[in-house]
Amino acid sequence: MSTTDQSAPASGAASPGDAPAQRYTAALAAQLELAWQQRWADEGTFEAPNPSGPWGDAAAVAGREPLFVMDMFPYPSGAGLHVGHPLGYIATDVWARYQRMNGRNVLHTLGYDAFGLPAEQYAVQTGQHPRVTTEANIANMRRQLRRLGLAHDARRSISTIDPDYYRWTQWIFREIFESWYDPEFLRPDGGRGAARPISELREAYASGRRQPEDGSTWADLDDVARRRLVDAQRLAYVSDAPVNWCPGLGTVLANEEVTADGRSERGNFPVVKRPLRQWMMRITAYADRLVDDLDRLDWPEPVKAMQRHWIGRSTGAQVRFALLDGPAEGGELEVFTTRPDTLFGVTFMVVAPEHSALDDLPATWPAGTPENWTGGAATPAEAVAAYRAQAAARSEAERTDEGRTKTGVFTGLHAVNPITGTAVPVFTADYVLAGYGTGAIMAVPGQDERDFAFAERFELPVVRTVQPPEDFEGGAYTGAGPAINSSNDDVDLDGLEVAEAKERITAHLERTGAGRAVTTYRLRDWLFSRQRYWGEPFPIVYDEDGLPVAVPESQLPVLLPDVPDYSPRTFAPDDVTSEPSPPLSRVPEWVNVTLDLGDGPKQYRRETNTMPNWAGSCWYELRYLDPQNGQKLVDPEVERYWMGPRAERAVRAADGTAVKDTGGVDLYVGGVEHAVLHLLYSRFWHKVLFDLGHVSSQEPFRRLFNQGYIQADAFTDVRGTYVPAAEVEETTSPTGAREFTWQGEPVTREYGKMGKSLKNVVTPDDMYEAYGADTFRVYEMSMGPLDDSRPWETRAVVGSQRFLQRLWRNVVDEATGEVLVTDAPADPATRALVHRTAAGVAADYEALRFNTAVSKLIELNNELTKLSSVPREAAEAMVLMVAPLAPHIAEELWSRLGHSGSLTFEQFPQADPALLVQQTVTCVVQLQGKVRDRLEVPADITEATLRELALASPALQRALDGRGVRTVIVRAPKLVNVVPA
RNA sequence: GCCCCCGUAGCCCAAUCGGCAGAGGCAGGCGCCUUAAAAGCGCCUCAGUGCGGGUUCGAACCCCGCCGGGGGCACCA
Repeated sequence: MSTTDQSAPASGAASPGDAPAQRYTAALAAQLELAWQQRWADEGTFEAPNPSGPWGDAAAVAGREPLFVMDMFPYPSGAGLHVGHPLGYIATDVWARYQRMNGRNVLHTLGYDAFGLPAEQYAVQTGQHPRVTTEANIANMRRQLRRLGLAHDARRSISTIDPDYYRWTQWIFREIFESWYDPEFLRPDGGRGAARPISELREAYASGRRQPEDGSTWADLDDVARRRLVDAQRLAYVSDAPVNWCPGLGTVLANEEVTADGRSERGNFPVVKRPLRQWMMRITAYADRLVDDLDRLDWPEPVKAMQRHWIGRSTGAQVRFALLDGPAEGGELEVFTTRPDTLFGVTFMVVAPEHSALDDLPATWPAGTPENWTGGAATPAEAVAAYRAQAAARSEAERTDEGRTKTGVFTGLHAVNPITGTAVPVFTADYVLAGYGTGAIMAVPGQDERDFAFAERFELPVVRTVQPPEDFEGGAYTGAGPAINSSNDDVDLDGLEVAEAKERITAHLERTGAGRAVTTYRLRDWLFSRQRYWGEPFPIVYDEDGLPVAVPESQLPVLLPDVPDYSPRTFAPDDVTSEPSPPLSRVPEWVNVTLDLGDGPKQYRRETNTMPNWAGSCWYELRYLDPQNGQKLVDPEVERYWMGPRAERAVRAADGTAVKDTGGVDLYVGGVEHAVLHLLYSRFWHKVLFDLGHVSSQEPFRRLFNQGYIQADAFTDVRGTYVPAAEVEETTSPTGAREFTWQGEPVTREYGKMGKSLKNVVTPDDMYEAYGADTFRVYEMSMGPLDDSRPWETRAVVGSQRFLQRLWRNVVDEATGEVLVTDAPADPATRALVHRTAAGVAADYEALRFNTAVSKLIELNNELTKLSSVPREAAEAMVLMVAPLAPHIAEELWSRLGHSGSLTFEQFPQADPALLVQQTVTCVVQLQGKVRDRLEVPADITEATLRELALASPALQRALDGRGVRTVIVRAPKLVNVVPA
C-alpha cells in the first residue's frame, strides 16, 4: 500500500478539469479510503483481544477497560442500503473509535439477522432458494459497509442462518425447554424466583415435596401422565390456546406482531383468533423482573414506558361474589379489581361473553326484569346465546371501532356483594375481556367511566364512594379524594384516601376470606412457533406417545433440510377456515426419523414448525463475544470480561443513588421500533441464561440509544404519481414560498421515508462516488442530533466536503503534495483554541453529540486556515480529533505528518486545564435584563470591583437616565444586571 | 380519547445551571481568482425563539392555556 505515495490520482478517476493534482477530490478520497481500508484489514487493526480462548491475549487486555458497542442486528435486504441505514453504524463507529483513542479495548462488529419472513418472501419473488439470495444480499451489504470505513472486528461477524450459529439458538431453546420456573428459588442476586432444571421439578414430585395441583398423586400416575404434568410447566411448552392465525401470511403470529386493529404488523393482513397447537415461551414468569429491572437500565424513558405498559402490571384484589338464582346458585363469581376501595359502590357486575358462568343460566327472566335488559329474547339463555354469537362474529377491530357505545345483555343472574350483602344483577358485555384478570368485573359506575357508560345505557344506579371536588360535574369520578358511603358494622373506609382505603379493605377481605391481594399482567406468554420454511428448526421430536422430546445436545444442530418446495402455503387473507401447513411437514423423509435417544433406536416425528424471526436476535450479543467457541455458546470468562456487572457503570436513580449494575452491552444503538419486540424477548432469554448460570450479566443491554431516521422529500405530479426526486428543481416564489417543478411541471412535495416506490432513494454508493466515504460520514453526523429525525439533502453534503478539503489544504500543498506544517510552536491564542476545542469535542463525542463536535472542529479548522502556516502541534491535534469522524483522511494526514503506524490507538488530544481558563472575559452590563454595555474584565474579578466598574459605565448611566438604582445583581465575571428604582 | 416528545433565520440545526439569541452547515448576495468555471478563496445578508398569559432583576429554557408536527397506547377493570 502506498499511503505516502504523492503521485497524482489515477487518470481514470473523475477529477474535474485541471484541478491541482493533490486536491482532496472524490477521486483522491476514494483512492486513499480504499488503501486504508485494505491496510486496516491486512493488519487486523480492529480485532479486539479476548481475555482467554482462541483470541485470548492477556497482555493486550491488561490495563485496558473493555467496552462493548453494538448496533441493532440488520436484516440483509435485497434492495441494498440507502443513506438512512448507516446513520447508527456511523455513530457507533465514531464513538467506538473515540473510545479506542482513550485506551479502551473496544469490541464492535456487525452480524446479519438473515432468517425470517422478508428473506423468504424475497426468495419466493426471485424464484431462488432463500439461502442463495440471502447470502448474496449479505455479501452486497458487507461491501457497502466496508466502503464506509467501519472499524469492525470482521472475525466476529456472524449470521443467524449459519448452522454454527443456529446450533446455539437451538441449544438455548433446549435449555429453556428443559427448565421450569421455581418462584421460591432464592437467587444469588438476592431475589426470589428463577429458571431451574426440569429435573428438579421431577424430583420434587417424586420425593413428595410437591403435589400435583389437580389432587392426583405422583406415585399413581403412569409415565405418560407424569410427563404431561411436567411438560405443562416447562418454560417452553406446547399449548392449544387460541392464537393469532394470519391466513394471508400462512402463519401464526405473536401478540406483539399484531396491530391494535387486528392485522399483521408485516403485510397488514387480517389476523383471526383460533385455537391451534403451538409452542409457547413462558415469558410471563419473568414479568416482575422484566418490569423491575427497567429501573436499573440506562434506556430512553419512552422505551421503558412502552415495556412497562406492555407488561401491564397492576395490583389489586380478587373478590368472590356468591351467585344467586337458577342452576348457578351456590356458585361464585370471582372478579379482579384495582379499586377494592370502591366495593361499596358496586351496583352491577359484568362477565366477558366467553365466561364460563354463562353456561348455567336461570330458565326464565327474574320478575321485574326491565325490557331493555333482555335484548328482546324470551329467556336469559337465548339472550346470552344471541349476544355471544354477535360478539364472536365481531373482529377485534370492530369491537374497538364501535367506540363508546356499550352493548350487553342481562344474564338473569344475581350476585351478592361480600361486603354489603347486597344482590346486584350480572350482565355480559364485550367491554369486559376474557383474557384479562378473571374475565369478570364488579362494576362501579361512580368511579369508572366504562361502567358509568354502561350504567347509563341500561339505567343502572350509581353510588359514589369517593368524594369528588365541589366543581366536579362529570359522571364517573376517577380521581383522588376521601371515601364516602363506605362503612358498615364490619368495616369503615369513610374519610380515608384511596390508597389507605385500598389497604384497609384488602386486609378485611383477606381476614374474612372474601378476597385476596393479587397482581395481574397484561403480558401473555410468547407464541414461539411459525409455519414457515426460512427459520431455525426446533430441536424437538415427538415419540410414539406424541409427547415432545429434546434432541440431545450432541445431535445439534438440527439442520434445515433443503427442500424443493420451500414457499409457504398462504391463503386468501379472509379465509378463516384455512389450516396452517408448515413447509417442513411436506418433507416426510426429514420428518420421520429413527434416533437413539438413550433407550435404543426408535421412530420419532420431527417438529415441523420453525422458530420466529426473533429467535436469532435474542442472544446474538453473546455470540459476538466468542463466535468460534465450539464447546459453549460463550466462554464464561469472556462473557464476564465484556458484559459482567461493574459497580462503576451502574446507572443513577432519580434521587442520585447508584443502582446495582446489571451488566450488559455498554452502548446499543438502534431504532425505536424494537421497543417491545426484540428488546423484551432478548431480555427474557438473557434472564433465563442468567438463572441457569450461563452468563453473569442480568440484562443484555445496559445502555440503549434510539437514533432518529433520515427522511427524504418525495414529489408527486398532478396525477399523484411519484417523480424522480433527484430531478426536481426548487425555486422561491416572489412571496417567499418554496416551489417545486419537474420537467417544467409543478409537483407537490411530500415528506416521508426513503424508498424505491417513492423514487427518492439515495444510496451510500452514490455518496462514495460523488464525495467519498469520509465526507458522507461527516455529513450524516453533522445533520443534527443523533436521536432526531431529519431530512436528507444531497446538495448540502458539499459543506462537509469543503471542510475536509480545507483540512487537507491546511496540511498538504494541493499542487505538490508537500507537507506544509511548521514546527514552530503555536501562538498562545491558537494553542488555547486547540485545547478548548479538544475539551469540547471530547465531551461531545462522549455524549454522542456529533453534530456539535463537527461544528467545533470546523470552527478550529477555519481559524487554522487564517494562519500563514499551520503549526504542527495544532495540525496533529486537529487530525487526531477529526479521526473518529473521518478516519481515512485522518490516517492519511497522520501518515504524511511523518507517523508510520495507524492513529487508531493514539491518545485523543487532552486539554490542559490551565489553558481552558480565559484571562479576560466579556462582561455584559444589563439594565433590567437588557444589555447596555460590555466590559473586558479579568476572569478573577471580585464582585465588588465588577459592581463598581459596571455602575460607572457611561452607557449604563445614559440608559438609567437619572433614575436611581434599586438592586444590582452581580454574577462575576460574566454579568451585572441593574434594576432601576 | 389518554400519555410522551418537539416547534429558534428561506432550510438543517447551536445556545452546558434561568444570564450577550448564533457555533457550524446549506441556500442567497457581493467581490477575488480564472480564457472560462466551481466541488476554490474572502466578505455579507437573514430570526428575537409557534401563539397568549404568568413567575423572575432577567425566560428559547420554569408554570398555565391554546395552535401545529411526530410518536406511543387505545375498553386491561
